[in-house]
Amino acid sequence: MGRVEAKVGAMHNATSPSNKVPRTERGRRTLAKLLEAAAAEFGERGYHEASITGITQRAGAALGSFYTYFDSKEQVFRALVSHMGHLTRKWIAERVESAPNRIVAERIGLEAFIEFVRAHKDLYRIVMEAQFVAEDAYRDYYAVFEEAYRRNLAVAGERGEIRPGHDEVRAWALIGMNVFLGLRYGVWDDSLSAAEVAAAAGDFMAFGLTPAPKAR
Amino acid sequence: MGRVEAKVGAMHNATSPSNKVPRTERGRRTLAKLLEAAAAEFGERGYHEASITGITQRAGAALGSFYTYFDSKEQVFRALVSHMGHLTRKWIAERVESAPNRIVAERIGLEAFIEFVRAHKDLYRIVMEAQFVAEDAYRDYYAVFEEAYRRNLAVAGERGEIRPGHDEVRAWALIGMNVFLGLRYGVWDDSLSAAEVAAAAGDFMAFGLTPAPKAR
Amino acid sequence: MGRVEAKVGAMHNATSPSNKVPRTERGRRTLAKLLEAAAAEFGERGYHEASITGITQRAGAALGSFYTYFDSKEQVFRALVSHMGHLTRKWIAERVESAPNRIVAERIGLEAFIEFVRAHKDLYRIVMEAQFVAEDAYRDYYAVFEEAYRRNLAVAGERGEIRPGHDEVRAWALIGMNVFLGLRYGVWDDSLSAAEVAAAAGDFMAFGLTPAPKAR
Amino acid sequence: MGRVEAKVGAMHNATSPSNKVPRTERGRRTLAKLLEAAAAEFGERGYHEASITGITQRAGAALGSFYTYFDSKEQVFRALVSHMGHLTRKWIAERVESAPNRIVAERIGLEAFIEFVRAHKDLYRIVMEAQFVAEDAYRDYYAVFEEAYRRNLAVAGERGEIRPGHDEVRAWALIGMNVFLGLRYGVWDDSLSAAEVAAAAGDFMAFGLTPAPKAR
DNA sequence: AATGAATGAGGATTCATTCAT
DNA sequence: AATGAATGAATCCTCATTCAT
Repeated sequence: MGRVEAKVGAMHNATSPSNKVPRTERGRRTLAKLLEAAAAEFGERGYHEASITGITQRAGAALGSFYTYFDSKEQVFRALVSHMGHLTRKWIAERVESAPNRIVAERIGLEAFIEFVRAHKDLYRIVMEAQFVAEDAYRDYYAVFEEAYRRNLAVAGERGEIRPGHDEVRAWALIGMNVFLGLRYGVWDDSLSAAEVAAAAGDFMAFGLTPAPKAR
Repeated sequence: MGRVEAKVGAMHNATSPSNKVPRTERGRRTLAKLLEAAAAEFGERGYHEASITGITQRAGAALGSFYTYFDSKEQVFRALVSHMGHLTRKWIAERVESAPNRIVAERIGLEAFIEFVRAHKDLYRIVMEAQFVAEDAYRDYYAVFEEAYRRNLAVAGERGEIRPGHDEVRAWALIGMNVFLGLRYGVWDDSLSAAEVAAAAGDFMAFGLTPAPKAR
Repeated sequence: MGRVEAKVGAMHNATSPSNKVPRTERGRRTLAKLLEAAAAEFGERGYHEASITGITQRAGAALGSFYTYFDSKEQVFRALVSHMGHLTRKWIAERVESAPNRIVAERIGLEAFIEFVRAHKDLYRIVMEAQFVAEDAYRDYYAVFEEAYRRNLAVAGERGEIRPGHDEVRAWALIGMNVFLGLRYGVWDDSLSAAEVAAAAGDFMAFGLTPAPKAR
Repeated sequence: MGRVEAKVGAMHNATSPSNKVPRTERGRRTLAKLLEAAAAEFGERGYHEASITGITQRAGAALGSFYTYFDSKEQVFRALVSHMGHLTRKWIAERVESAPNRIVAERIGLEAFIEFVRAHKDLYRIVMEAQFVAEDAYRDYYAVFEEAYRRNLAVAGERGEIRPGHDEVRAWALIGMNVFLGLRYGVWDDSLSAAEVAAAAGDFMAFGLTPAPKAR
């Protein structure tokens, strides 16, 4: 958790999705607290149950201070979604970069993703709920992933690392697998370790359902 | 559309998700109209934007009549989610039953699923939103699918139709693929035909990413 | 006061400026109470100080009941402005109809207007404030008066009862006189009787400022 | 426009309606900008729509600076109303002073007033709205006019320039005419020239509605 | 069964004003 | 003097649910 919090706190640096940029040190601290609090409130209670009061109380700020930095409830939510995209990709990229090839990378990526989701169950909820709160933000979120997957598959294809195929469809197939395995084994249930899930799914991603040719 | 509507209208027979069972013919008609209207309202506007007033107006009934048949807004929503599960499985089952083996069945099932989603975009939204409105109903929805997938995989495994593996994980991987391909190519965009998507994904499901061994 | 209240209560019959028409007797009573209360609240506190809570409390109704009959705060206000136009004209018309000619009619009309304003100080405020709350309603209000004045002047001119002149300008001159004498001697101060004011202003309206030719 | 702006800028000299008197040149400039901005903001948006933020942004000053010079939103507004009284009277007085007699003076005064209103539509709004924001300021505003009118009428009466009559009532009648003709032909619509309106209304002010005795 | 009026908790947002820097 | 962050009271409006008819 600590890691993400630190990142959320630093959010205004890179992405600056918040409305108003604070000019003083005090302002910077308030904004950070507010962002942190919003993430927690939305994550725990969901968009519609979440309240601005809840956010400012968590942040230890006055109600009005929220509107010093954000235009509306929806705007923070969108900012958070966008931020989660960066966090997720960063987390995964750091863990995948050493993979020798795409097939291994997919297994490691899935493992990393499940770990990420597990570490930030609440925050991850924000992304998923975006489909019903800020659909365009949700599409954007996955559009970036699609892009990355397609590029990775294309490169791997050129290298002969993977079987030729329809990269866009495969990209979405992989995304869907990741998301649902993340939901099932990351959010809902910890019974299997991320590595176990990734190993099992990795076999499927690598070889599909077709039985191995019988050894002679 | 007509097909689903007919099904929704007949919903109280099989599943009886409504609170009160109407005793008169007039009551039966009102309930049917209400169910139909609720599906449309939730599907088009989403749970939170939907209103009981909107439902009763669509149904041409009085506001109070809603509560003659349902306990609450959430209850109809849950009923609808459950109903969608039946519809979806029925639709797919009818199309898959003739498949010669599991691998083909998966491809056909995906194609059928995308077609289903495309034919009922609005209604399908209800299922997805359930994750944030009635999480247990959402879990139940997928638990049934998981069960079916596991059974199918187990049977196919015993028959040697498919490669051995972790059926639960594979079930969720397949579900995730279906859901996201359905979202991407069913709800968001029609650029590819269901058959095209199913063919592309079918190859992936069958053989995974590993390149075919070089022909000698 | 009683008179106007009765009229406000009966408002929905003639003008029906309220949003929703009640279908039951109870509804009719609630609407009437609400209208009455809104008139009092706006009249006493002014548009911006007035609150929906204040209105419903005066009416002995629940907050939400306001929105059963009106779309918004502004809408009731507009309805009230429009209603005041009808009331004012009716009041004056009843008193002026017996006047033998236009010049006398103007004097009697002014007297009646001052009496009207005096009897309904609070309500009259609503009309004046409309200039800043619902300017179009305010313009409409006076457009009707202008129309009436012009017609009256035109008819009187044809009959040779009055001096020829620019009827539109004279209409607005007369309106302005009425309004400010009504404000000064009706709303602000009762030191002069309506008849006294009307007599003094009547002489001015009849003869202007030019001294009478010296009797020889 | 330039003229009034200059006057507003110089406002603190004569009337000193602001709370704090600036001691430095920089302060004087800030105050002037703030006054200018407040006039524009109130004039364009009306008292309730106007915001302190709007004023300071127009002035290019910080929010807090407003309170360096004014006690409250209402206070600036009152200052502006009072200032408008001076401006209006000055404008008219300059144009009327050469009139040969009261009857001509009234016509010229009306023409000047309409021109004034036309030149400063926005600012004039401030005066009118004062009735609902600072009623006493509004009364004071017209009390000064009443005083001037009564004095003028009294003097003219002694000189035999005008018909004897009730000067207070006639004063308010004249004020009302001016205000409404100013609103109708100055603020709302420019279709007639100020001179045309003044000519038409001048005839009415001079001779009233009574037809001229038939020439023998 | 059906109707539709009544209820009131709930929540986002605005903005004048204060105050620390 | 100037700045701008912080404050929180105030209020409009929505809507699921209840209930009398």
